[in-house]
Amino acid sequence: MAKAKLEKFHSDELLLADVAKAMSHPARIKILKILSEYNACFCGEIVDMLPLSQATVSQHLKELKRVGLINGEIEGPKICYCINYSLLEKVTKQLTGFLNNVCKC
Amino acid sequence: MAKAKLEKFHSDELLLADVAKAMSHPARIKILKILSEYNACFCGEIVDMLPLSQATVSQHLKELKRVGLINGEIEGPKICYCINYSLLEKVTKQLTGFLNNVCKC
DNA sequence: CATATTTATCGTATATTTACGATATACAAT
DNA sequence: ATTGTATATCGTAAATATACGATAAATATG
Repeated sequence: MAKAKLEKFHSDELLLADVAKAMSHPARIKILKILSEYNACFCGEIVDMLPLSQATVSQHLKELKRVGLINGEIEGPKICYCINYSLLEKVTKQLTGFLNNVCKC
Repeated sequence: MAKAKLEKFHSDELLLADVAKAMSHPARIKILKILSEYNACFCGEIVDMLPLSQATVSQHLKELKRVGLINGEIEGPKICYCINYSLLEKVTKQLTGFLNNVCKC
């Protein structure tokens, strides 16, 4: 969206939307699922588990990294990825907040 | 994404990604926030609370309706929107599932 | 019926996303 | 140094998303 209009929204709305955007592709959901299951994976392992090219998977990893949903640690020539649970928890709590409002009524 | 590749992902991955896509814009997050706070709102009220044109807000409402995050009920010439909490809860639970895997380790 | 109000849709310009082959970069091993 | 392995980036084509003015459709009111 246009930069000018971004100022019209609160930072927590922008953050939640941005994290949602990073999660808005089935390949990226699957990456999170894989990392959640195996705790940590090398990039190559993730590539092997997805029906997409190495270049495309690398792009998806970059998008997840961009918002901070995952972190990559260099181990020799490989890179080991894992979930940043504190951000995922923060986002989950915000969504739960939307739900909690129900009970107040 | 290409239709052919969609078959390569599980239905719950596709659903979660699709709901995330619907939440991937600050205007749509704000709409959910508004509906969560006021419980229900007429379309016109939502338009007044957003820094976007009526046509654009209508498009955003359509996207939220598409995935089933909100429902609209016709009341005379107006339409009253509210959150579909069962879907929001389902999605929140899936995210919490990603978090729960942490504790098992 | 005519008019006003409310919301959706159309048309369209611009920007962003997605995908992949090709290539670059970085490290390890021989 | 050369070679192999692992990952990121570049270039680019095709598809989607976003925004808004104009217009349509549906209902209410005088």
